[in-house]
Amino acid sequence: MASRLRKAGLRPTRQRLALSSLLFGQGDRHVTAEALHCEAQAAGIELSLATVYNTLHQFTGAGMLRQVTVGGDKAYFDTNTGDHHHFYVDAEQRLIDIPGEKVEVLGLPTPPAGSEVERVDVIVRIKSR
Amino acid sequence: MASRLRKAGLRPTRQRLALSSLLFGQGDRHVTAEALHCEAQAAGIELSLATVYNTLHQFTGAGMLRQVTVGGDKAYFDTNTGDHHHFYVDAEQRLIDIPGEKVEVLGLPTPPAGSEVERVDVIVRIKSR
DNA sequence: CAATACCTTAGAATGATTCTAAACTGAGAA
DNA sequence: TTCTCAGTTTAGAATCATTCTAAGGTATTG
Ligand SMILES: [Mn+2]
Ligand SMILES: [Mn+2]
Ligand SMILES: [Zn+2]
Ligand SMILES: [Zn+2]
Repeated sequence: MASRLRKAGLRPTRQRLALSSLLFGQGDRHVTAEALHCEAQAAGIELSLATVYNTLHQFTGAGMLRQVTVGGDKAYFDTNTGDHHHFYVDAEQRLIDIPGEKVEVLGLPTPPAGSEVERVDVIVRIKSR
Repeated sequence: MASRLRKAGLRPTRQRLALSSLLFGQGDRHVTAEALHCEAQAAGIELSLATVYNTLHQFTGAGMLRQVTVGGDKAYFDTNTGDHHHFYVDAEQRLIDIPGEKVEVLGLPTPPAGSEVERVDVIVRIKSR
């Protein structure tokens, strides 16, 4: 756990270890800064919201998280950094993973000259019927 | 021009007519509220930023615009309401349309029971090489 | 233990967006 | 035309996610 942080050039502090455990201790997750902060508080871990933001960004920079943009007001951080896509449940502001292997995006035009594709995000917005 | 607004249940006020003309007078556009407000000012049209927000949302509700979410801090409004996708140039925070007919997204799983697909958004994030 | 670079954090600041409440105006009625 | 009122605009305050600042705390190494 601590070694993972060290490898990313981050000291294994109490706060980072606690957040790591919350983030990576279970299966894949999609969290907001505020939600993760609440969860930490509930678990008896004292840390500031600023530290949660700092940590989420540092983890993202280190490739341990990836940020997912769906609109709404808050930013989501995804513990699944592999190639995959998302359902977005508008009513609940919740993300559901779609495995990347099964999905194929065909017919995309060549990106403008001098630029290259960094990532292709597919967001399937769903609503209750 | 005014009839289009009336059909949407909106009075053709000076402000709405001016914004309509800026938005729909040229080809397809992707604008932020702030950018559209500046453009209006530059054209000698006096209106508040609040009115620009109100109008963008009303037009969106009427199906004349659609909102595109790419992250970043600002919301983009798209005059192209047809089926299409986007390149997003991170460095310039600029959107480029990708015609929808050519693109096909294959292999998407069935949405969760009781829900249905509202829209599928493909965002191709590009960076300069 | 000392030195130091790295971390955390309270609280202020930022910035996009929304809200409030008061003034204004388009359009139908009289 | 003038009246009336629901619909509209807007200045300014409020909201709220996120970032910043600066001051104190801590992991690491020798
Ligand atoms: Mn467009
Ligand atoms: Mn914001
Ligand atoms: Zn995911
Ligand atoms: Zn578009």
